Amino acid sequence: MIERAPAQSPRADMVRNRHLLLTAATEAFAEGGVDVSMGEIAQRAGVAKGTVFRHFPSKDDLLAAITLRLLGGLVGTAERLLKAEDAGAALREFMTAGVETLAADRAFCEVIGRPSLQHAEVRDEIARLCDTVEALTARAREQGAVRGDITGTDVVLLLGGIHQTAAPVLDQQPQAWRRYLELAFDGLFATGARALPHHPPAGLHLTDPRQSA
Amino acid sequence: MIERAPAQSPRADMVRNRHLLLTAATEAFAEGGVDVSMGEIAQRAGVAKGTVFRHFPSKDDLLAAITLRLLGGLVGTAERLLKAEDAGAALREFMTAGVETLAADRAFCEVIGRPSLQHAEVRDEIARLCDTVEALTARAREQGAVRGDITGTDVVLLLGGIHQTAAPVLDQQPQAWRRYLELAFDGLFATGARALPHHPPAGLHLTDPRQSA
DNA sequence: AGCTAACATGACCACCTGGTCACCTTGCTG
DNA sequence: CAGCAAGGTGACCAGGTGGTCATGTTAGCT
Repeated sequence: MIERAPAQSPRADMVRNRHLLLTAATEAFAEGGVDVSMGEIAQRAGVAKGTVFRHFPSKDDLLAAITLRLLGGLVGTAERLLKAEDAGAALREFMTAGVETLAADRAFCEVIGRPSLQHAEVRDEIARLCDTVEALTARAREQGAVRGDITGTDVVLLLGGIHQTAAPVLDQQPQAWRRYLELAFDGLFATGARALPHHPPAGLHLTDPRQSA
Repeated sequence: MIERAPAQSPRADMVRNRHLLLTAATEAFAEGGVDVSMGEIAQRAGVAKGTVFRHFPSKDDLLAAITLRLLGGLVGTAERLLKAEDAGAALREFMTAGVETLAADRAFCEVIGRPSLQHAEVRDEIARLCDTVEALTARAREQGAVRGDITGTDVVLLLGGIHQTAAPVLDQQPQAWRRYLELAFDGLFATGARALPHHPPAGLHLTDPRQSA
């Protein structure tokens, strides 16, 4: 007699609150970074503090839920672009989407940039992203569109770096990151350049992209 | 009868403590970032908390004092390199020193990257740095060593971006930033590349580097 | 040596944070 | 419509922060 637990009774009230909560938290974290307090998020969502902790046992869990959604979006984009004909253009498009995502969300930058802030699930999803991007990069490499010594992890890391370059002037010029993205492209697509020094990073915390090449 | 206030009596004890404090704080902030507490700094310096606040009325003041020293060092480096013959090599050297400084100090990155954290004096010193680097860049430009559409502010901003690129793997590969610095060089020195999109940032918060070109 | 002003001290304060819990409210089912 | 469990609530807690201040100490002058 296996208990049929699943579709019992997801109270309407509850799913509404969960949605309200995720929306408010996403917005709040995007604007204010990870230091936004749980109290403020509850307020923004129009619920009590206790309700926040009922849905997400800790602040880290809430942050992870939101980060995972964003990471998932990027992985999706990368997978879709894997089917494009022009791998170089596909890589360009992916990087544009990636930096744009970072530029729009302060908390995302902070979580991605600091391994110490990351849930296990987030780390796994980052690894997935690295793998997918490695495939994307490998294709561009084979087509001769990118220099040979660039790995997928390089590309993922560059996303954060490009955004950070423009971050100090984000308020005054929200699109400045496009300038530095283009500059990075000029370095990235310089197929004639001499090899980069120092081995490429062996993956972001978990996997080695060179294995999946 | 003007009171001869100045060289009255800087108690030996006091200058010793101030030195201890600055040393401890520099180290602590470098390792732990701006979130290191004043209490821990006092402990590290071997003085009481009150003493910290006697020397530096607020945490911001302490942070500013340290940041100013680092910024001053970079300005000095830039000024020195202004006299070099090969302006392109000089620019390379400056950027290497700059990224190295950032990689060695977490708090410095955080203060420089977030205008909201900055004391007025820090902002002024950043402006000075931008001006000096603009001169350095202009020379490289004239010598045809750098592409024409790069400004001094671009270069200063890139410092943060290059460091950030490697930051997530800083623990595992402390020298990884050199890889991305080289990549940036390849973009920066691509004199044949088409013009970058979006006007260059109009200076870091205060001055417009295009005026001093 | 003795005096005093400058300095050091650490207990203390208000404030804010993530997180808990006993209690109340409410959507759902029978 | 009644009853109950799942869910919502907000007062509450412990811990940690920047910052203060009455008190004790001491360096340096006479």
